[in-house]
Formats: sequence, structure tokens, C-alpha cells
Amino acid sequence: MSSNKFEFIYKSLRLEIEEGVYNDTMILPTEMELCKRFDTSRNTIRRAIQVLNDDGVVYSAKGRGVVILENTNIDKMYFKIGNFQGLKSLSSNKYVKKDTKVQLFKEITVDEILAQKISFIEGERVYKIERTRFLNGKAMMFDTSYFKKSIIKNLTEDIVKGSIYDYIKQKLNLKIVASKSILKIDTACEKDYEYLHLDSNNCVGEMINVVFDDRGRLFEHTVVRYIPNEFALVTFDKQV
Amino acid sequence: MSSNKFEFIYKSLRLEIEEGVYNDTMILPTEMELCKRFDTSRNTIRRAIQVLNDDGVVYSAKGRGVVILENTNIDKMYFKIGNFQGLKSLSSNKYVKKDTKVQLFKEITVDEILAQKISFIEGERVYKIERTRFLNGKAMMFDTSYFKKSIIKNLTEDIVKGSIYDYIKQKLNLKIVASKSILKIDTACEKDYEYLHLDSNNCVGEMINVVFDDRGRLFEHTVVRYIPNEFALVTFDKQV
DNA sequence: GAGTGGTCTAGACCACGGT
DNA sequence: CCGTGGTCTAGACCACTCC
Repeated sequence: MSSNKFEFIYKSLRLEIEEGVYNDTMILPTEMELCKRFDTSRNTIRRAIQVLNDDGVVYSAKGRGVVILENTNIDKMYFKIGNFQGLKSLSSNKYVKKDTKVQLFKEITVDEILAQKISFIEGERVYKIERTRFLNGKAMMFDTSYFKKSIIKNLTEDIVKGSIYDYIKQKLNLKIVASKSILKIDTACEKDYEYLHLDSNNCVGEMINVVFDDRGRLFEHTVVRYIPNEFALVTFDKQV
Repeated sequence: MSSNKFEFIYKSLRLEIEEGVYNDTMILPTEMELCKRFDTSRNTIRRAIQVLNDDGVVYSAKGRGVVILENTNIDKMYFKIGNFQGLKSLSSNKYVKKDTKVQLFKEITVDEILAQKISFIEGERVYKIERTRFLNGKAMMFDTSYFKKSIIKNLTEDIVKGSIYDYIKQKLNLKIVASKSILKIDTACEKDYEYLHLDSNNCVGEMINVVFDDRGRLFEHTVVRYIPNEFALVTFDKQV
């Protein structure tokens, strides 16, 4: 049981859809019927249905009803990108061995050139960190991160070797609430060949990620370069 | 002026945020204040603020207020993927010349192997279409599409040469309401070298896209292979 | 015309943040 | 403690779909 009514209703309906309860009509019961069944107001039902819409599970058709979207292969591969964890591995093996090697850790001042590349202001003191990420011993990602010193105070190489995010959340007591990412494919450069296990591929994926705390302050800018074939991203879009 | 109250309020606030009206506090007026200003109920204000949250423009902090997220470079590059248009070009030049060449158009029956790859049922009659997309004369994308004949009736090569979506919307009078995509990087195969302008790159991006009508029916499955360096995607994530 | 979801109102109580 | 946003209620009217 969830703490929120609308969340409980959402989970109930989602489960029933997956179990095929509505397979004969492919339409949910009307909002008024759901009101009676869950003994709640229409707004609360609508809120639960809104989440189903956001998930890409149903489509609310005005005047007709809440239509269940046909099942697809893509649903089985569903996962979200970002979430400050980076990309999701396609090899969804639970027993992968993860390793991180810190290649660089130093404090610098943002100059004009860097300020144009990232969203920090010239003159800002930042920590610059380079890390290689290994899965099962294979170098799969190379991260270049900048953290604002004014927000992420007293960072040390030891902290970076462990979990920066645990430090931010537990020691600094900062709330991390949002991130924005941009993704593209780039021709591999020398550093990529040096640090990543590219096999014969000569391209990499690039993900730029900026992260915000609950004061709305941008405190991290990270560029992740990652190898082909191993990572994917799923999106969902509505309306034309 | 928008037709909906909440949409009008959303647009007003969004504009004011972009103009820097709240730069001193970086916090929006309280919901009650906005109720008075727009002469509306709190639910309507909350709905407008919800859209700002979805956009990644603000973060609603319980007990404190609606915090404006600091501006970033990524916001300037903001656009959405999918929308049944495919990927967004990085060269945001308005004067690009677009061309499409139909490489293949035929009717086939989904066999066991194809049914496992795409989300259609074995035995279904489909149109298989291969198209190369050119921007300024450069081959940038190669699409392989399957359309269900039972839904997209009487497709011809002439229609395919023009706009399939115009045909679907205007002639067939179908409403297209949603799509799901999966994105990854793949090592280039022979067909990629044959059809795409890869330069010295040996990888491509792959986007698989499935599209639904307003009956919840999946009617299209498309695989887009596209060249590196030219396309990007922006995402926004909340909560950790 | 009957029934559906979409918008909107005017209230209520709660959980959390800051003082 | 007060003020904030988060949840929820019980109504109302509208636009659309389908018969």
C-alpha cells in the first residue's frame, strides 16, 4: 500500500493492465466508475490516470475513454536514462563488476574558454575530475566532471574515489533534485582511444549532464564519453 | 492569449522567468499570490506550475516555494526528439534542402523472425519501406519502416514519395497520438556504408520508433540509422 | 441526446521548512 | 509557530465521440 491515494490507484490500474484485465475492450473503466470503486473524488482518479499517460501506457481519448496502448517489444526494454547514474547498460546482467579509476583530481579556476563550454561563470573555483568507468574490467565510460567549490565544499581525492553523491547527500546534506542531459554521437578523439575499450570502433557516445540542487543552483557539469553498442535510452512522446 | 487559463498562466510565468523578473529571489510568488493576480483557483495555478516543472524550468520545494532552476547552456540547445519527425539536426540552419529517396516499397507478410524483431504478429500483412534521407545533398539517415496494412490501407509508392503522415492524417483520417523510441550506437554494417555518407566513421546511431493511433493500435515500426556528429537529443530528469 | 474526458472552482487538511 | 507546497473533496460546465 502506498502512502498516497492516487499512487495506490495508479499502481493498481497499471498492474491490472499488465495482467490483461482490460484486454477485451482495451479501455479502462470510466472515471466515474473508478471513483466509486476506489471511493474517491474524480480529481484523484484523474491524477492516477495522468501518471499512466506519462508512462506511455494509456491514451486519454476525449469523449471515448481511456485507451490502453498496445504492448510492444520496447516496453520490455524500458528504463530511463540520466537519473544522475549515467546511461543504462544494455547487458542488464546484475552481476557486473563495477570499477572506477580516478585519472585526474585538481582545483582550477574557470577561464573564458571553459566558461563558454560549460554553464559556469568565469572566475568560479571548481574541482576538475576525470574518471574511467569499468564494467567487468572493460573500460566503458570516460567522465570529465566540474563541481562548483562554493557548493560542493572540501572535496578530496578520497571522496572522489568513493561516491561523490553519497558525500553530497549525506555529509553536505544537499538535496539533488534535477538534471538536464544532451546526447550525441561523436568521432573518437585521442583521449577516447587512450582510455576506452573501443575495439575497432572509431566513434563514441557523448552525454553532457548538468545537475541542480534544491536551491535551483547548478553545481555539476559532466561530459561522459562512452563506447558504442553497450548503452541505450528509451523515450516516450505524445501528440503530433 | 491561449484558450486555456492554465496555459495562459504557464506562458506568462515562463516568459517572466526568461526575462529575469524573479532574478533577485529566484523564487516565484506563492501560489496564493498567483491566485489573486490571475483571479483563479489554486488548482489552476498549480497546474501551470506543474508544466514549468515538467519543462525543467523550476523546482517546487515543499515548505519553501517554487525555485527557479539556474540557466544553462543546454537550455539554449533545447529541443525534443521523436515527435514522429525523427532526430533533430544539430545544424539548425533553416535553409537546409531536404530530400527523400525511396529505395524499397513492397508488401510482405510478417514471418516468425521478423515478428520477434518488431512488435507485430506473425502473419500480419505489412508494407516494408526503405528510404534514404538527404540534408543539403548529404545522405544522413536510412529508414526501414513497416506499416500495418490493416490500418494504413492502400499505401502506394507515390504516397510514400510524398508524406506518409499527411496521407494518414488527411486521407485516412487517423489520429496519431504517441510514439516510443529506443536509441543506441551501433557499429556500421554494409548497408550503412552503402547508403550513408559516413566519411571515415565506422559507427551509426540507431533509433527504433513505434507509433500509435488514438485507438491505442501500434501501426508503424521504423528503424532509423543515422550518421554521427549531426544529431542530438535533450532530456530532463527529476528526483534522485 | 447520452456519456465521456477536459477544465475549473472553492473549499479542507497535511507535511515540511524556516523562524 | 506560521507559511509554504502536497493531497484531496465535491461539486460545476464544456467539448467531444458515438449512437
